[in-house]
Amino acid sequence: MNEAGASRREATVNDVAQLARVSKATAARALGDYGAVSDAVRDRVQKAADELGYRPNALARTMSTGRSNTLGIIIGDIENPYFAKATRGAADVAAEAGYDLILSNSDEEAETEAKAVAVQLAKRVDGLLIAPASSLAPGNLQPVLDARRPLVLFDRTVPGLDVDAVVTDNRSGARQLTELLLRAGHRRIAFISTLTHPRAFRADEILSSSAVAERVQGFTESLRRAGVARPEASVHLNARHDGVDAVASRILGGDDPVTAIIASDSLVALAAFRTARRMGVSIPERLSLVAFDDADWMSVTTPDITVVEQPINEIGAQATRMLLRRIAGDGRPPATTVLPQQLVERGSVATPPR
Amino acid sequence: MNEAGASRREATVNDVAQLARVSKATAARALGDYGAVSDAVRDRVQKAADELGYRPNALARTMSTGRSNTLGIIIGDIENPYFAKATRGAADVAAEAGYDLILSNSDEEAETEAKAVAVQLAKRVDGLLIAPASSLAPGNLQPVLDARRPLVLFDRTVPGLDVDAVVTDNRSGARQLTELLLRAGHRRIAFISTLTHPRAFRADEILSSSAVAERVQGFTESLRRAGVARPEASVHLNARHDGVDAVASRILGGDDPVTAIIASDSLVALAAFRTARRMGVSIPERLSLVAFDDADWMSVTTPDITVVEQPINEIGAQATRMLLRRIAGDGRPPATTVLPQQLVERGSVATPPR
DNA sequence: CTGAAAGCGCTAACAT
DNA sequence: ATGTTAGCGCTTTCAG
Repeated sequence: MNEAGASRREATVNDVAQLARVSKATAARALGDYGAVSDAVRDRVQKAADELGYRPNALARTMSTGRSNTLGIIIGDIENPYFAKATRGAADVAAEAGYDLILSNSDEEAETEAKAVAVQLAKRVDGLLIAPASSLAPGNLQPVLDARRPLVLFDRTVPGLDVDAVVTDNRSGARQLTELLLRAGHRRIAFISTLTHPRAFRADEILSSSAVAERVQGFTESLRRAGVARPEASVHLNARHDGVDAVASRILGGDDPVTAIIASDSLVALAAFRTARRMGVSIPERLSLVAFDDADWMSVTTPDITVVEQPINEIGAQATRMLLRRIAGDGRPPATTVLPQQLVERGSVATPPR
Repeated sequence: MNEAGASRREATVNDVAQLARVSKATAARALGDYGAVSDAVRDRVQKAADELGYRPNALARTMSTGRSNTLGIIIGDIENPYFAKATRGAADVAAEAGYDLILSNSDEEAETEAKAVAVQLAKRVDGLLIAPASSLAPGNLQPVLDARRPLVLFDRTVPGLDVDAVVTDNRSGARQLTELLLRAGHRRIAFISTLTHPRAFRADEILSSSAVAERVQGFTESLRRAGVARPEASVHLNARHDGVDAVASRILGGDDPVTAIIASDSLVALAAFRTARRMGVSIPERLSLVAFDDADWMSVTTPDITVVEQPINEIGAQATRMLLRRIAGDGRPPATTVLPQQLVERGSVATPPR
């Protein structure tokens, strides 16, 4: 490991070959651990490589083999604990298999996502893991298919796009949450999501996130079955743009406040919790609050928060395993894996105020 | 954008050139937007590219230019909100400048980190952002220097390694926290960190994280100045291995329990908070709890938690800006940027129980 | 403004 | 087991 002096240029296979007095091919075989090389030569080459401080050029290798050993992952925002967990699950499986991850944040914007897709394809990732910014815009993902690169979606599906996906049973989760509230006696229940939507939600409208769409379906279904009129009016979207605080204050204030809130993710739950506290609306006495996703902090608040949890790490891990299988040539028809959501009852639900 | 039929192979500059009836060089100039090309030809090439569904091969470009437009980032764990925020800050600055990020988790293990470094160098990243797993092992980072790739450290420095770094004033933060507790009347204060350490902490011992080391210094200094004997006995390391819960229960139980805890990060704070609650130790009446880093949830607990906050996004952003400058050829001597830590007083500190 | 040709560092046939 | 020779897709001289 001598790092021969101040050589300006990185040592190449050729340099090593010359020092070891073998051909470039032989040196490459020894270094890359493929083909057949005699032990004597292997040692000699290794020694030369150490002396020169040889570091392989993975790009050159990719150029000739066509495989980059790199996966792309495009998510909404790495600061969102959901994506952080899924990304970690993916990174672990990838690393285990000798792959790296190129990370891009889409900010849930179709345009940003499209750019990220283009860049990742240009970098010749072997496959792509995407939580699609919109379930309605297969166009964004089409380049991946055109490039014939394996693609696995997670968290959301894109109906009409025939690719693998790993999601959880959002409809069931929504039902579990809604029915729990219904059983406790609630009728005025609000569902809050940050999903961008051009107007107030109307019945049976198509949403740009399949995950939120299913949650809304489970929610409205359960309400309807319980005889609640116009359940769609209880669906509050656009909270990213409008501000979760603003939305929450609005529905908690006024003359006919809701008695329960279902937060579509842990970030919404946090904001709602904060707003309720700020307004002096006590949980669970005056407001029952439940959420999707079990964030760490939800077990230390007063009260702690009832949720449906999903195996987020596993979502990323399974999606990656699937992707790796596709890269390896698995030609089975695309499939959607649906993981369960499970209710975790804690202290944030009570009978509504008279 | 015709994506000509079922062509097995991705279209190359050559294909585009032929279709446009120009030379490869000209097509490349038009596509890559460099050199000089007549408008007529440019259009013709663009049209041909669209027709063939041409997607540039960034690797080939890197092979000839030597620049990959990719940065590597190696952190402890993307699930840790601290690293998630710093990574986001880095990703935004990088994206703005047309760079991508290859992400690796070191799990704070030197060996994992060393592998990640090797892989990233092999992928010819243009520069590296690293939160070093150990401030004591410059060897892990030496290959980066040998390869003459710009390197910027963040969160921790590596004394003796002459490179740029972006950190915060941990010593000051520690003092602020400690003195706040001292002023409130506490004398039995514990500092808890998950930092791996081979044995119980002894005075003036060298720690493997410069960040934790500075916090410990600020902490013990303040204690000593206040006349507290053997402040080093109040430093509890290794909590990752031993379990924060176990450490916390131990120091909160027994016949001489501590009256205050300083958590070295938000994860430790969460575990300590949970443990205190489980043991029925009320905050702040029987235990004052303060922490480094202002996590979102810290403002919704009861009580909310007093912390010193650091501009985490900005740490990542500044480190990346610095790295980009180095890549651009800035030759000034390496510098360490120190960002401030600021006290945010909330409700988790009170006078100790008599 | 355009073209021809060399070369980035590696791997993959094909010989020997 | 080892060497020779072509590429991989792009950029970059150097000519014209």
